[in-house]
Amino acid sequence: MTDSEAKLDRQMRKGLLGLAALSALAGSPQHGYALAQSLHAVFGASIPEGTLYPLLSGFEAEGWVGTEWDTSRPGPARKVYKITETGREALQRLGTRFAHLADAIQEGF
Amino acid sequence: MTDSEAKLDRQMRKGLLGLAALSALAGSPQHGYALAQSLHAVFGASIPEGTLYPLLSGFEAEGWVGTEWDTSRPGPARKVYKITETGREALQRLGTRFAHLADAIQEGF
DNA sequence: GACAATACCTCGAAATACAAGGTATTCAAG
DNA sequence: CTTGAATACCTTGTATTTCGAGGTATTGTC
Repeated sequence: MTDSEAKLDRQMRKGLLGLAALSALAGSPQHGYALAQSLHAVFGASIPEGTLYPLLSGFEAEGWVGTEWDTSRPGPARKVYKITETGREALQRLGTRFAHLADAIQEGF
Repeated sequence: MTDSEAKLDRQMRKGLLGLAALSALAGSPQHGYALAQSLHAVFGASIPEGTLYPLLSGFEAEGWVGTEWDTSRPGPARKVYKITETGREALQRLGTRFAHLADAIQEGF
């Protein structure tokens, strides 16, 4: 894989990160660290914390997710992100647009 | 649509732009201006020239597309981009990875 | 001659990403 | 009890990337 290809690949991941994160949270509430690992598994590349945490804060500021601290387990406290109804609606719209784009791209318009 | 949503939408487009452009050129050779219009139609948003032309230059530098000036018609000369075999191979790889990602996202992993 | 449409390209301010560094908890090994 | 590793969060400053704006040029129309 050439540099250019790696770069396009990176951009692709970057562009899909927000959607993927919201989609994952729609699947089940998770804390940031766990989400980073889910995303890593799906993307096949690690998601930098410096990118992920600000993204999640943005979701919270937007009202797409609510957060709650989970201190029920030993170890550091976990901030659990849970999608809201507003978040689900936004995801629905974005997902539709994404599906449309994905189709167009795969068909080689 | 909120600002945040518009922003995610924009990022999504940005991330897919490279792939979409290469995919479009795989469909048929085109000049930059026409490609911009195709992309506009698919994305539902205009693709800035300041983004597209450097992208195409990058493709050329990478050997993914060859170019030829078309002066056969009245009006300004057109630079026609045509995908190469190398470009097709890269597209194939990127497309596969994209399809995989798209599936994961749509299934809400 | 002035304007609009087509068509290309580049520059640099502004926006964005993320590596690095910081804090804190727990557990295991030495 | 110290060190190290794993978990878990967050912020900052630099480096990268984007793209609005501006530039050049051709043709057609009013």
